[in-house]
Amino acid sequence: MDIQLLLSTELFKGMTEEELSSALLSLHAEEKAFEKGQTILHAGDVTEKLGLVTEGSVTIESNDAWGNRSILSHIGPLQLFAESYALLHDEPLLVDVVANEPSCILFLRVYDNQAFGALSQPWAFKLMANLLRISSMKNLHLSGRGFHTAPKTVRGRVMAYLNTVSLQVKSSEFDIPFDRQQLADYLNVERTALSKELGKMQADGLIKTKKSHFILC
Amino acid sequence: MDIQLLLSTELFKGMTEEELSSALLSLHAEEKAFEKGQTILHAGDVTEKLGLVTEGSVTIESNDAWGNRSILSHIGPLQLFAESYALLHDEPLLVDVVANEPSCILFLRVYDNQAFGALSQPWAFKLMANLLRISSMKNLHLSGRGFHTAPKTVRGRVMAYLNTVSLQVKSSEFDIPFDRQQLADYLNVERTALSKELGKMQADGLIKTKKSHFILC
DNA sequence: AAGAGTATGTGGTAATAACCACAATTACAG
DNA sequence: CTGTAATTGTGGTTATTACCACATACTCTT
Repeated sequence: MDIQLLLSTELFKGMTEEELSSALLSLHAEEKAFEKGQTILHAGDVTEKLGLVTEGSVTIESNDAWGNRSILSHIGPLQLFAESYALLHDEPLLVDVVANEPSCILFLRVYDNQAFGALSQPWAFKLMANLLRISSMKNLHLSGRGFHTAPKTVRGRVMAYLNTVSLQVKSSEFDIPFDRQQLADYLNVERTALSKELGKMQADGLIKTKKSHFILC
Repeated sequence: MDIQLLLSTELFKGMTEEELSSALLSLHAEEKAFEKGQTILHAGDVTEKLGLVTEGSVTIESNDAWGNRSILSHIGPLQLFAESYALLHDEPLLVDVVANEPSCILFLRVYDNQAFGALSQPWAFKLMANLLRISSMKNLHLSGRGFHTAPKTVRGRVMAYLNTVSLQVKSSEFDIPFDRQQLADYLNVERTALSKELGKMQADGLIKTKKSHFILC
């Protein structure tokens, strides 16, 4: 367990080494190794621990009652998973968490976050503030995506997305952080359908685009 | 400003009256009234304050660069809005918040949540724990919905949703909290298309349903 | 500069859902 | 019980997208 590495994570950001050590103790930190394909958390489980990927990566999957599997997200090094479940401590997981490659996971028991307050440890505040920030960021991303995928047409989704980016950068000209395939995946549409629609939108004079560069008209 | 009412909210839950008073002071609480249709927060704004609806209700809307308006959600009495934006304090709003009727909003400055720690007030911990719980719950709802609306076909969406409910209640027989129209809205599909697909799914022997009661086969 | 590999765009077809009009069923007030 | 309103289901048409095959453009290496 590399202390310096942990101090660089969003979760432990701003702590001193001493605070981190104290936190790890109180959080019952334990690191476990998993082989590729091994299930780390099962749907239906209730977990009091969140996971921090220290090595490797994991996928969040759903396996439904009819045998269909689908991958929901990919969690890389130094990122968290299951933190919402752990913090609410009575919600059963709706997804499986599976090691994508040989991986190490640091489990942290955040179950009784009220109790941290009683401790009045300085790290407790920092931890909660960090968790709150992480959670808020995820919230913003999730609601943004929900909004961008709400329109039923490809054009509607593209416009919703471009409008958001334009607001964020406060300009009608900008680059997006996606290539065509990634944008299509994000908007939940086919790549070729997206290409066609972008073409039409240019023909209609709504936008100009080349690669990842866009201008709204 | 009704203290008892505030103590019953998710945000101030578990506090004593004294703690609440102290918190309101430190949070620079101020209540403002808005007329119907008045914009409370504008897209592009950066806000250091979250809003708590004490009277009336507000809508979260998006108005894009091409003049299209769409309503994203409806916030009722004792519920929060803009808390993620306020906590992150550098993300410009991507939506407008508009009074849906004559309403009163309690604004709370949660900008410097780190500073609360320095105060070491007991209310500060409770507040952060409450915010963290609220944020985590929103997260779970948002990611659930994202997952349920990800499949491209109506059937896929219905199955994803029913599978989740089944996992939650740990049974293949259950009632859902939606009527047909609401379920259609939640899954982002047409009501009549949903009705048709549910009929087909019954014919295919996948489910049995009557009204809001479902059995998975 | 050539060639391989990746990314992006285009054309055509089949599948699917949106949309509209309306029928059937259920819930409920009088 | 009856009429009315609300909810749910069905049929048919049109618009849109997914999907496949392939063409073109771009990138990077040698």
